[in-house]
Amino acid sequence: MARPKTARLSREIIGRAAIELAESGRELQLVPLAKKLGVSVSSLYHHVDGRDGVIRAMREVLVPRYLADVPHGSGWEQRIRLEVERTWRMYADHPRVLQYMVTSVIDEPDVMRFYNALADALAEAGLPASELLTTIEVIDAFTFGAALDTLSPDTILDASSAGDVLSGLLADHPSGAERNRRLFDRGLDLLLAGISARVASPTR
Amino acid sequence: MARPKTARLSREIIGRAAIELAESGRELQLVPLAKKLGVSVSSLYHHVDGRDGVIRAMREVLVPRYLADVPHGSGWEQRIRLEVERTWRMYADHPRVLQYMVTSVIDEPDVMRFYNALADALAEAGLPASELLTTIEVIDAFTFGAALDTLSPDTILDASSAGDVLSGLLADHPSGAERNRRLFDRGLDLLLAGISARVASPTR
DNA sequence: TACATAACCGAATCAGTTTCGGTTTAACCG
DNA sequence: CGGTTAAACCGAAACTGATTCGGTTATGTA
Repeated sequence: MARPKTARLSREIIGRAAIELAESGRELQLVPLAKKLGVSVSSLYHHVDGRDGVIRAMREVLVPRYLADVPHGSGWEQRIRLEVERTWRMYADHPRVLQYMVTSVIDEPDVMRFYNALADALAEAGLPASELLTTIEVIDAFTFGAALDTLSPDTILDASSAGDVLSGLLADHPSGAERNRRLFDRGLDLLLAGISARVASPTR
Repeated sequence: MARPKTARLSREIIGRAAIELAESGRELQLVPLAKKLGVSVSSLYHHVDGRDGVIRAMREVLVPRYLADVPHGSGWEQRIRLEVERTWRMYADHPRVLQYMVTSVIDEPDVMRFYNALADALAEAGLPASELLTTIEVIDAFTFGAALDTLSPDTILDASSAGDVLSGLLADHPSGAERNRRLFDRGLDLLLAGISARVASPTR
């Protein structure tokens, strides 16, 4: 078949399908993707620039889904929490997609939106300008690391090699999404506490 | 040629060579690796289980190089700093290797060593047992995120899309390793400050 | 009504990895 | 010491996926 009455493909359609496929856990491959879309592999190339293009398309679908409206009002801390929560959630909801993004594509506008929002909040908090950017990068790095944690299997923590202190704790430690959620919350708490402390008494 | 007098290959030799190759920036591929070692590709399979095996071998070389002796004495905070610095440095010195490790292999014993060391230090700090593990995971996630930051190009931060607050700051922000180092230091400072605050007044 | 071109296809090509069926020789064992 | 095993290597073939190429058809536009 050639040129159907109504086009079957588009960047967005490909992106959506690829996300679903990625979510199912397997490697992102063009053959299954094309099959899922009822289309030949080579057709994908008309809408998207190869495999990397598919990854980019996935991101283009995800970003507006999660980072649409910017919240306003409320205090700086709350704003940071909201902002960070969103990016984290985007990644944590779609860990497989994240996995591909680590090594390949970063979309600058999104990053800048995020950075600007954090910058506003931190400036309002009273953090010295000289420390703003680095602090933002810290928050970003933590968010990313916390999201990546979603990908690691729960089995890493092995009771047999736990030392005195840990051995008792492993048993009733949560696992999966619950564990990841706690880690994210705690980390954000600690960072914000650290920032507050720094704002209160700017040492060094 | 078959069976030379003295064996040319071993897991370790392969691991070392692969690290050097990865450092040079290109994708990890078996053909160049074999060529570098003056050996056929198929010979690699005798010592290492395919491409993934090579990645594992890289890690096996790196870990003892960086995480050899455990420091003792000095306060809990200092110990955490040392411990985290090491893992971070391992990754930051070999970002390409890190890149492959994100998606593939995690060696449990190393992780447990790291976790146990942090657990001891945090317990000594007076952190309640119920919060130990999550806090460790936070530190781990941050370290990983900070290390991954090494891989992202400096060009992400684009002056054209910077808002009011950021625009002035981008110009004299450091780049490359320097930027990454500062991010790591600041993040660790903030986390430790947060932990100290929590220990001092265990809220919630 | 022509015609440019968008949307699609199958087949060929290409790049990498993995497997297979050897050959040679160090090392071990009777 | 002679014979056997198997470790270390090799080239070539098979396999897996991505990419490119040369069409075909139908839609929208001049």
